[in-house]
Amino acid sequence: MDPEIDLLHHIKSFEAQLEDYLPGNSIDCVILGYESQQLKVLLLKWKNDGVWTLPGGFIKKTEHLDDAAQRVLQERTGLSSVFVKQFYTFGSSVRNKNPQISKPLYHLKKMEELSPNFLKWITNRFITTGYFALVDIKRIHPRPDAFSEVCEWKSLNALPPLILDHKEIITKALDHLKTQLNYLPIGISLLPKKFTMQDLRKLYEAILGKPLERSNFQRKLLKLGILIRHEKQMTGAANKAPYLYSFSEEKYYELIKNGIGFYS
Amino acid sequence: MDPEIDLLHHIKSFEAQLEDYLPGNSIDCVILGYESQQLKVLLLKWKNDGVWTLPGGFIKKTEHLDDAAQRVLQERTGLSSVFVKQFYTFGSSVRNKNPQISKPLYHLKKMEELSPNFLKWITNRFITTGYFALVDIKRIHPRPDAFSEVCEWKSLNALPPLILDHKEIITKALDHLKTQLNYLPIGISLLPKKFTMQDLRKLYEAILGKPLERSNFQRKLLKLGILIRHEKQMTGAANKAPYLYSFSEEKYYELIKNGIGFYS
DNA sequence: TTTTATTGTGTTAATTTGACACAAAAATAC
DNA sequence: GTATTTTTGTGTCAAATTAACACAATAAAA
Repeated sequence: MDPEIDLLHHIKSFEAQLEDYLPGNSIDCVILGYESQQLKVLLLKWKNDGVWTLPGGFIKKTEHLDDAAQRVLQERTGLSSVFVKQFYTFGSSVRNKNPQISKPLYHLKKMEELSPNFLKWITNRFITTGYFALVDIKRIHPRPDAFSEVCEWKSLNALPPLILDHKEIITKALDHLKTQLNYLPIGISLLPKKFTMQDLRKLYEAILGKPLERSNFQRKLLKLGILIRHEKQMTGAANKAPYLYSFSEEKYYELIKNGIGFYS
Repeated sequence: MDPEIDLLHHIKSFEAQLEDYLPGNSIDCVILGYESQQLKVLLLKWKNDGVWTLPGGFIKKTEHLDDAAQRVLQERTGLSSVFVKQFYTFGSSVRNKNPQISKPLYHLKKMEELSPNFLKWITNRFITTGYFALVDIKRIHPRPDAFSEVCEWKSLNALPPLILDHKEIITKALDHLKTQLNYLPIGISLLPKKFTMQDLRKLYEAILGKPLERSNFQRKLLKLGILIRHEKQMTGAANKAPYLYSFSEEKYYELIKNGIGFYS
């Protein structure tokens, strides 16, 4: 099908349901994953525009804010039981006036005569609540939504231009991640079930943005008593094979409840 | 003036301005102070009802969410330059359905025939964003708003019954206070300009909910290099007089930027 | 003058941290 | 098969931090 027609179809369909949604609130999800020793965020690219956005959505009148976030997450990643947490609400009265919106809206303006209600609705002031999710990148099959043509992981070190204040939203999510480090299920959410000590250390190094001494890190983590040691992993590399570890889930969650006395 | 008439007058006046406000968002302020070795929160008591609420308000269509919070704070306390921070957004779709609202609304229902728009507006679903403020209780002269007859400090250990989910909002604010302890200007905001080491320690004990060893606490704080020692305070008690201290503001803010490696 | 309560600082053992050492292991090169 | 390379798991040890208790100094009351 002609993608232009398809997009219009989706807009018309959404327009018909506008009554079901709160008119001034939205949610945006900062979905974080970890791959190739880098933190990554899941982004969407708008059709016809090349501008990137965070996966987001609107809130049904009978829906809890948290459920709207879960719904968006489920739609974009197919995952339903992952770690999601609200981190901040962005309440500037001129969020929608940011010059960066002009580009995608130029495109939407073509729809004006065909879908004036939608245009009016979407250009209103929105107060958006940010949620962040931590996911195992390997378990995800990202799917674009009706308004976007691409949905993929982008390294946090090389973000493309983002719509509106979405750059700020990501920055705030990362601040939150850092200050809440000791209270979040970082490792258990971002890594696959089994991993090496090096994987875990590199993850913390990526979040903290600084190197951690290998042998001391290992000792410290083992002492926390949340790791289960498994068979060795024969990597094929010319060196001693590392053990594989997994987390003891109960002990992990017990520990972060009161905060891991960890690095900062 | 008859308080009943007065209340009605205020409602009518607000009703005339409904167009200026966002219809689905509000803010609530958890204003915390410290007195008699106890953490306290500033609450309002609704006229004619005896039900307590957090100071809160609505958001003008051209107003930043943060500014709405500052406005409410200013109106209730007269203070304009205090520490305020957003901490969470409460997005349940049934917040307004909580049975505890019935009581004050029973009262408002008497206004139904006189102010149907106001009643309809206020009983809608609201997504409310919580802000917390840390203030020096001595500098405050609490003032009730038009809908309330009392505005006073209540000890967190003995809260009266609260409307809607306001108890939950306070609990969440305190959680936030605890986990963000190392990044917040606790002492400088909650204590008067000059204070004794015991004052400071008791404050931290109140927040952490556990005793801290006196001499070690003293040493640790002096070592941080953020305290300025002043003359001794002759308390009149039969014991050695303690020094008074104040904070070096620049050093204090510099320190919390990266987090005080403190207690938890 | 003695007593009482609290303060400021001292002491010391236990624990944690940071930096580096080194043998063991897995694969490759010869 | 043997030597080489690289990374792992654990060892060591000095420095820093923490936790617990000691004690003299001091302000006011008895």
